[in-house]
Amino acid sequence: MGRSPCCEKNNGVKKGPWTQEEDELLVDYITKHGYGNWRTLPKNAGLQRCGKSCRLRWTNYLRPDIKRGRFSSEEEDAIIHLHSILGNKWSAIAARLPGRTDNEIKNFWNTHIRKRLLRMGIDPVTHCPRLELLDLSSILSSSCYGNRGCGFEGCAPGGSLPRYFHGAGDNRPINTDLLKLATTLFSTQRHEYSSLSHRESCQENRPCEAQVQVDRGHLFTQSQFSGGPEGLQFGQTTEGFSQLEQTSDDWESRSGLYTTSLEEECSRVDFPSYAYCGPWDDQALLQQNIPTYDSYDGMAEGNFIYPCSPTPMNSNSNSNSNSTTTHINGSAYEDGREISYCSGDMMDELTMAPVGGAFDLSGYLGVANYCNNPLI
DNA sequence: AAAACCTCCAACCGCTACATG
DNA sequence: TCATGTAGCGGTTGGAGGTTT
Repeated sequence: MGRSPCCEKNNGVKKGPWTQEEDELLVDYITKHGYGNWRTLPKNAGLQRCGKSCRLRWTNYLRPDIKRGRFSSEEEDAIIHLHSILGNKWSAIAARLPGRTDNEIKNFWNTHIRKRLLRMGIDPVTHCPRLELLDLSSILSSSCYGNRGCGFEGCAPGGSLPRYFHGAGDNRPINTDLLKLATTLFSTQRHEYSSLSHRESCQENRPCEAQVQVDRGHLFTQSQFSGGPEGLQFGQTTEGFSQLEQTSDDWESRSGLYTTSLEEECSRVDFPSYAYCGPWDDQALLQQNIPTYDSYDGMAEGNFIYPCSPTPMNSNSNSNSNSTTTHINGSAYEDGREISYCSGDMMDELTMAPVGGAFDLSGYLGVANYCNNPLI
């Protein structure tokens, strides 16, 4: 960017831990004059520090509204919940936890929560059970045919695998070809994922808010998901989607539909957390008996496209308001006011895919992760 | 008792977005 | 439109203090 450093190096600028005297100088100055210009503040306050250092000291430590001390269990739960929605957006998380700084939350996450989740076998990035702890071969070798139960613990006869493992009809036999394909692709994806996590890839010009929660666990075709000939643009009020996007309350109620059956599956099968929409091959999809939007009977019941989080970034977490959310040309409006669920230009306008495609499933499958819905 | 190791967190670094001239 | 300055953000580091061997 060609900018000069915030303060001249080796020019008498002190670094390292702050002394009590320095703290007092900073607090006194800001109390009297406020903090308008951090660059000139240290000189005016009589501090041998750079403005950046002063700002950090104030915002992370000296600010009077900072809540010190241990995090309560409620705060911890909130952090986990918010992290599942926002990822490493520490400032956004901090904005919803009064009195806590982004730095403090970040530290707490890295030193406590992250480790605890790992111990529990939960991937702290995806908030899903870790794939390496799961035995996918058991899926393949299980007696998941017809309606005999899939062999998973907790999946009694009459229970079901995610529907995309089956052919047409609820009592349809499992689509073994698809299962093999998925296995192969998951294996490939797993390898890629181990070297570059989704959120890491997000931080490399791939906005993590591009995550799309689509009909958790269902396959979808391009036309279902994006702007194919019969496709949907995000937010387009089309039958099957519009009813799910009327209000934020809808999201929660719809989410509730999944809390029992899919959670069971979630604990055993770890799918990519975010939908991929790359080049599609409809012929290949048809050969795999993947139901299309038009033919799939479950679509209107619980399938949806939704960006990132059901909770608007700029609102508080109380989503029980009576406000009405509508979608026009891809933008969300609440009570006539544009809201943003995520920051950044996360969607490819044409494909409605996360920009950059975090998970390349070879262009065949779009598997959304029903595990990752933080509302469950 | 002391060395080695671990944990924690304040502070720093480097980057991006935005503002301004 | 471009160059530069500023604020803010997320990742990383260094060292103090605690724990284990």
